[in-house]
Amino acid sequence: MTAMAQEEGNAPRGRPRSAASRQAVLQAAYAILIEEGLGGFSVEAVAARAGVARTTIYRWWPTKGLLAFDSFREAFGAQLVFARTDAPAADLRALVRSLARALAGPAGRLAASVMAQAQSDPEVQKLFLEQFSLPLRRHSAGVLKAGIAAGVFRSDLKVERLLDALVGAVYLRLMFGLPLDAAWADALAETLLGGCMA
Amino acid sequence: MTAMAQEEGNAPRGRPRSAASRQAVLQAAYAILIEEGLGGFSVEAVAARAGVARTTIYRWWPTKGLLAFDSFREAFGAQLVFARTDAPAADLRALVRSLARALAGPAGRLAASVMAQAQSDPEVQKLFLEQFSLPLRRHSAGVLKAGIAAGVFRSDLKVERLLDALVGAVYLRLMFGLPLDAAWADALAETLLGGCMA
Amino acid sequence: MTAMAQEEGNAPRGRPRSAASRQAVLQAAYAILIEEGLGGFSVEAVAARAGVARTTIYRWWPTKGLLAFDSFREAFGAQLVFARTDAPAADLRALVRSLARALAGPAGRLAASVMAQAQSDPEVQKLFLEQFSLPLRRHSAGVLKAGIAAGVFRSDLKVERLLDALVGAVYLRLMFGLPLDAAWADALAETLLGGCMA
Amino acid sequence: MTAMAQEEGNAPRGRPRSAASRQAVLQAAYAILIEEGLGGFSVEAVAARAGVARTTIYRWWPTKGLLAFDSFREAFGAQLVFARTDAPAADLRALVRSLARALAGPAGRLAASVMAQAQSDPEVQKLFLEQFSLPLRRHSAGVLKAGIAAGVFRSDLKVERLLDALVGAVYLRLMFGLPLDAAWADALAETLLGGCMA
DNA sequence: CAGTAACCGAGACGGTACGTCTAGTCTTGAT
DNA sequence: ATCAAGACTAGACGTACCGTCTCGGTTACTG
Repeated sequence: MTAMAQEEGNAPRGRPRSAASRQAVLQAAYAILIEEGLGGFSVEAVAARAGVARTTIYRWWPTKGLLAFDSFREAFGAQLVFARTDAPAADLRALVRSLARALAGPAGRLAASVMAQAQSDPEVQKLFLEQFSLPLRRHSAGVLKAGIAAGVFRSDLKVERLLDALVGAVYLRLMFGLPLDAAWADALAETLLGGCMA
Repeated sequence: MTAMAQEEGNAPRGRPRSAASRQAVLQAAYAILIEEGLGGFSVEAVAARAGVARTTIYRWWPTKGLLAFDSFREAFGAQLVFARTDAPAADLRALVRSLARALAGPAGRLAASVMAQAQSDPEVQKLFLEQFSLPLRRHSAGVLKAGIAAGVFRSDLKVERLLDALVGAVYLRLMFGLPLDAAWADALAETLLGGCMA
Repeated sequence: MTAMAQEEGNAPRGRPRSAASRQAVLQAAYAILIEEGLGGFSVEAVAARAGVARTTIYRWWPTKGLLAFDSFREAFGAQLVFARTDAPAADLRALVRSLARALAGPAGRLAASVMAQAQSDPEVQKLFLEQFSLPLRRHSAGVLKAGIAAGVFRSDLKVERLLDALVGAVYLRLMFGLPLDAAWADALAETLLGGCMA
Repeated sequence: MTAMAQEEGNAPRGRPRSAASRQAVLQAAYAILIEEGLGGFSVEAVAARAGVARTTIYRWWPTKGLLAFDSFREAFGAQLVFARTDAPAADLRALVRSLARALAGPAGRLAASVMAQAQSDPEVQKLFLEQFSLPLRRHSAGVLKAGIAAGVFRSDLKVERLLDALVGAVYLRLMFGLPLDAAWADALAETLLGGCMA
């Protein structure tokens, strides 16, 4: 490890970054976004809640948006684990349910906040897309393509467009503050599955 | 005439509201949101650009979000006119295209800005939903239900879920800054139509 | 009266000035200055308390200072009536007592307010001096000169300087918020009288 | 040194206060009060003239009145140095002259402004009284008492009342915008001295 | 083991925008 | 002509945050 670091030429000099501070900041950001929403989310408030100097935040997170995104990533982590069985239709249903369930909780508020921030910060937009949305889509696309390969889904299915519809529906409700329950998720899955079958 | 005014109990007293100021404010808000985005959208900036006193804005628009929404409504107006022929599938395709085309232009940036504001202002969220989103959905639902009645779409089609998917897909791309061109709209429509036919 | 007015060429046309409004404004100004002090004294507050339109105040009183002065004059009126007996020393004592007693009450707060306004409005300064201070001094000077003529006060007494001292002492305590009781007034009179006697 | 600091418990943390800013603010306040008077004296104007952020002013001076007073104190400083010889009458004359000369200049306008502010801010009233007026009076009282002890002034002289008259006369002319020249000061001193001699 | 590099806390600084308050002016309809 | 009502321009108020800066102190690795 050390060798690798040295190979990269970044022998870590000086006092190392405080892991405690980092955690405190991310958790404070999380708590504020959940409890007070975007309105109460300021560097000042996060610093105060984390018991950390404001400068420490500015040293590591150049903008509020990136702090929010980091907090979201930390909290959301890899909550989404999609099984891939040999029943593609069921897999798709499980996928929609899983996404809806995850975003129905506090992570949903975080995601919505990050999306809002993204509207005034292209960097956040790009990060959220590349580091969160795309990986999820890649995995989901895999499920769909497997279904096509297995002959369960029709061969001319436009995978990307179906995912636009599927993911978009979830986000739409998220951002309008409408409930994301399992019944809704199942109904959505069923409706979309209709056009997928071979 | 006087009788009517008295019936309504609103004998208009005092200096009447300036229509010129109202227009100037809404246009300035529009211009700033388009040219500079949410970041540059402040009451201060709108007032300066409109050549209007800041207090005049506060008198009529209690929050920035409502100003943005009003500006969006004023600018977007009734751009969406959906024909309803006796070819439901074509109608649906036209509907998706129309929505995509409308939101591909400057109105899209406005809509995204309002959605962002809605994340920190439930009033905006409610207004946008009720005054913009729902009316559109009601009309679209009509198209779909006509198709069901005509026997073109399957009778157990979940209209609301299909609209979630359709509208959600558009918004998703809008908020990620991805292009909303006609090709994409057609592909989406085709994909979703697959599950609709009887 | 009307004949005279016509002789002066100002036949009063249009709606005559409302005496009720004038009184209401002056009393409201008085009440606010007494109850809330200079800080709460705004045209807005006076209008609200008087139940009068703001424009009505601006029509008749060009500045806040003049309104305050008018209110002071109305309320203070001719409270000071100095007897002039054949005992000049006693007259002087009575004069000091009378001035102190008058300014110890609410009129004192008004006077102090007007003095404060005068520091940012020369017109008020001039009015207060000419319409309130000088008449009082003229009368007081009469008392003193009578004393000199009677041979009670020394003939080279500088009347104006003595009045500077006498009136100044009262105002000083007024503006520092120190009490203006009879004992103080008597002590002052006695101290100053010492240098007056022949 | 460190020990002393710890004893005082004031280990100075954070960026130290900028002496340059402090000076710039006080001088700007001074200049504005002299050149434009109370009317032009706003935190905004002071900040602009000082080339300092408005927030920096609010950080250190809670109200306009205290800023004015601080500016007065800084500018007026210890201009008044009263000699105390063995000729009490001459000392008193010098004292009156000195006070009049000092307040005839720009410091007089500052003092009048502070007095005006004091009418709507008891804190300013108290500060001005305790930190400026009383010290001056204590010194003046010393001169008078020395005169009494030396048998030059009459033993029953009411020192405090004489000072009321003396200082009051000066302030009265100051606040009415009347000139405070040496001739006037001498005449006042002579008039008041009459009642002091043994 | 001293030096030094990067961290952390505290807090002042120049700014921007907020939302409110007040000053004056202007424009109505009504008296 | 005056009044009540109320919209308008203008600008200061005091507050909240922003992002930068300058301190004193605190860890680490390094010569």
